[in-house]
Amino acid sequence: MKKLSTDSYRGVRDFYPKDTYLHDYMVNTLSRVCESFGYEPYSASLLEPAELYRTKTSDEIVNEQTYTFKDRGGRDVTLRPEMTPTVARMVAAKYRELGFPLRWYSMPNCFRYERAQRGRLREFWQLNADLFGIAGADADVEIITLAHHLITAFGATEADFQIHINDRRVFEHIFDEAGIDAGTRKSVMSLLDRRAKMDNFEDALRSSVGEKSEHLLSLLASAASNPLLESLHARLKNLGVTNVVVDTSIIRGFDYYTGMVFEIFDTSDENNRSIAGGGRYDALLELFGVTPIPTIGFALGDVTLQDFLTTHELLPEYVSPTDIMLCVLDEQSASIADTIAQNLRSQDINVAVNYSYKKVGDQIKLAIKKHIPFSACIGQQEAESGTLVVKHLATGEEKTVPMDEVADHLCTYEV
RNA sequence: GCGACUAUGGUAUAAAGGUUAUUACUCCGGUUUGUGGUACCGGCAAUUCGGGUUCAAUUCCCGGUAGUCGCCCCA
Repeated sequence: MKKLSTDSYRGVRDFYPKDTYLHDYMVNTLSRVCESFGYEPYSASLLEPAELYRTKTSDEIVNEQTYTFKDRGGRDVTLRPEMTPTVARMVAAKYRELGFPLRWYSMPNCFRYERAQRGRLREFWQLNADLFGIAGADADVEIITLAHHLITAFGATEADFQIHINDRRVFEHIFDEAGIDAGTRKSVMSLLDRRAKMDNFEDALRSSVGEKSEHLLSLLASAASNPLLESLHARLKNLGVTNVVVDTSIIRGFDYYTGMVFEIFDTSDENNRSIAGGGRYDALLELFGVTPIPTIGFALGDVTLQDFLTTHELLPEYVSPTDIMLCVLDEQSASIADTIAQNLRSQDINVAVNYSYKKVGDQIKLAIKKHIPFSACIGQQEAESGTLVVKHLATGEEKTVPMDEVADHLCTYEV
């Protein structure tokens, strides 16, 4: 018989208990901070009609970088590659009854069909937080402050990451002044987006806009002192968000951004990459035929976040959800152990009963290996005495306690 | 889609064109019939797949596959 491979599908991960623990830790921390800013959780299906992405996303992304297939009814279905179109669809569908401003967050898994590499897999989870209905700079300040708090909530300091801000309206003003016509603006934006990676940027710019390129370059050089960005910078500073830099190379790939854009980078040398990004997209909901709703949001991926936290040694040690392992010593004691376990569970103690009947030492080793904090043996002695010897495995402390006081005893330890 | 590098037990590794492929961890059993990670003994378990060169390939060559990293792209 042919053996099945134990490998997971390319580019996706198996979450063993320790992986799940870290994932839950990240999700729970992010959720807590979002809710502290008044954001409500929402969710949606992984499946979306493919046309949702055809309208707003480039052809390459839909055709080559999504999982798209036909269902049995011949409909084109896509595994969501991002959450923004979904949340825009949901808000547009009920915008009259939702009540603005609206603050929503979610931690969906998304799929992209592309080559895996560091920080990038085919399935990832990403926090999406969006604020709908506030057009002004107040929302820009809030969303960046939220992003900042999300990262410091893990124990990171401002030296560990840096927030790069920019504003697309700055470029619109510059294009007006330099006399760049609407048709070439998109290609100039695309050049600006790749500027840091290009070694012939000025030549490419010249071939795109002609003799206007000198004027354009000098205007771009002074873009960092724009009042829009200076004001935002100052307001963030007042809120204690001081690791912000104006960076006019931050463009972000999508056409739909209409104002402030930002990206957060890990400052360490080993992991010098983007961990979150977002910006203002005021026109997106118009696609659904509803009145324009000013919106600002950002996303933060679990893969890059975990790389960041690993790099800065900010991930916690694994803790088992099980509080105590009952080590059954012989088959005659199993039913007694079951009764004790039921009694403890009714008092909110998580109990695993070890029915292996191995030597006590082996059973205790197993409890330690599984990071279970307490153990107790169940055998003839316990059946006769009505007491348990509860052992705290981290310290080796043992205490003999009556069976109905075991739960209270466990509570005397800080877990 | 393009490129570079890598591929040895479950994990991590060593070595070599030629008898039984190293070591550690894990796992199973024992020294030890009711309490710990140490110690000692024993056991299970591997050269990614296909082709080529060669008397002989796991080792050299080519290809496939997979992984890692980078490019492209980035929601």
